Amino acid sequence: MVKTLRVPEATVTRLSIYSRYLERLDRNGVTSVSSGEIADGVGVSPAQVRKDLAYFGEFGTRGVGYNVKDLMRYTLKILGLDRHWNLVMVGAGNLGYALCTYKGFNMRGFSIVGVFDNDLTKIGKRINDLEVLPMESMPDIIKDHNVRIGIIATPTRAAQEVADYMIKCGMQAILNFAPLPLTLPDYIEVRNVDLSVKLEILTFNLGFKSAQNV
Amino acid sequence: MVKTLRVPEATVTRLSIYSRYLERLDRNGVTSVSSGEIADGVGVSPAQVRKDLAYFGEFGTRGVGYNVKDLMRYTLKILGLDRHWNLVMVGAGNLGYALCTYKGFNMRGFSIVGVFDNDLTKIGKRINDLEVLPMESMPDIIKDHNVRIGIIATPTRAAQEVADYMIKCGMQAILNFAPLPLTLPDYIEVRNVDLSVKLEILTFNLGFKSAQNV
DNA sequence: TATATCATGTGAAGTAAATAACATTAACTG
DNA sequence: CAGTTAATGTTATTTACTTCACATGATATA
Repeated sequence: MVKTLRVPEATVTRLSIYSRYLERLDRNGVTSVSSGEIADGVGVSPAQVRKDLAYFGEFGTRGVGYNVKDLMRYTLKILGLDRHWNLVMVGAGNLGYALCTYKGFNMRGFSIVGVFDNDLTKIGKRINDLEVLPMESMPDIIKDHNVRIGIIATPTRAAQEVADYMIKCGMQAILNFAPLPLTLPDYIEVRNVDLSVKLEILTFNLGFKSAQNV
Repeated sequence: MVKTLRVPEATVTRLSIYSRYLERLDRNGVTSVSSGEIADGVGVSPAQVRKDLAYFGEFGTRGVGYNVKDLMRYTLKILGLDRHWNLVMVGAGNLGYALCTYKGFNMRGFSIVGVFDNDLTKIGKRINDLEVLPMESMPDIIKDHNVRIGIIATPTRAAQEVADYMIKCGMQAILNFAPLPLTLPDYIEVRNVDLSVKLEILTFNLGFKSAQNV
């Protein structure tokens, strides 16, 4: 039976964390796990774990717990990770380079199949087995590799224009690393990864603690 | 009057966004702004903007709005960004390199003053004007530069050990880029930046839309 | 100086999320 | 095979967050 309740984004976020934790348990040969153990492992409450899973069905056995491999597969499937996802990226600077070589994406079934830049000094360079291409090549790559998600790793000033172009090329979702809120049509899925926001939460919190500083 | 109410983390996150938006307005020569304009600029509701600010005081003028430069300074001060913050980082791989050269940190008053690695092939290399140092050098750098915050940009398997070492060296807060929940004492402030979680929120959401795929 | 307009600040109302509590079912024990 | 323990799934409760609505104070206008 499919639950049609709206799922909180926080739940999806935690699901991603759970599934990675389950992969680790599985690699370590653990076959069974309880909501309490998952909770301890990722730093939430056991009730939260069960509640999150309850949005999608019943995956455990009362009195026993969860089968690690099964729950891992279920969570991956829920997240849409039971398949392979091809991505394109714009921005071949240091951040773009780091993201292209980031193992964490591959481990979750993501492949960056095209890297684009408008900087002539960057076009033609190689990142792993990819050549940095001019922006005009994007439509072909997208078509050839069935790409639906684009990553923006450009300087802030270019981000909006790049996003607009991506949408023109048919992208349905954008992961934006530029610290700028993008203005896009509602039907486009966008999430921002702002590298310094979390840092500023830390400085905010440290502000209430003993300064002991210069 | 100081409000002692607990401030939601979501509010702090938005404050960080507001303050960057205000900096942009200020650079563009805008001197006055309303909660509605801020709201439109960053994609939240006007009431939300006012509520967020209300946790910290009254910064506007009724009937008029906010002075851009003043509000910018207030928000920066609230976030603890009215001062300079020195950081250390462990992990001189591609991600570490990208973070070291990331302009967004400098623009907000952050400086990475030490980069460490235990990989002998990386130690001695230069990133900008910094030399990659062995882990043993961390305590001296921290003391010399009054560092309170550490960044972890290592492979997942090293992250916990690095975090423990940072705390031994006196760090009070950690920004962790490794996709692994760290187990640390309560008095340490930790935030994780997981590069693929947001990507998986996108795939989750795309899962409910027309597949049109292979 | 009265009047109209504007936009903040805030208490109240509404919504959403997290936690607690417990009934249910499975496994183990003697 | 009854009794005990364990851990899920789910309802109820509490807490937290957001939105609404409006009184308040400021500016502009005639």
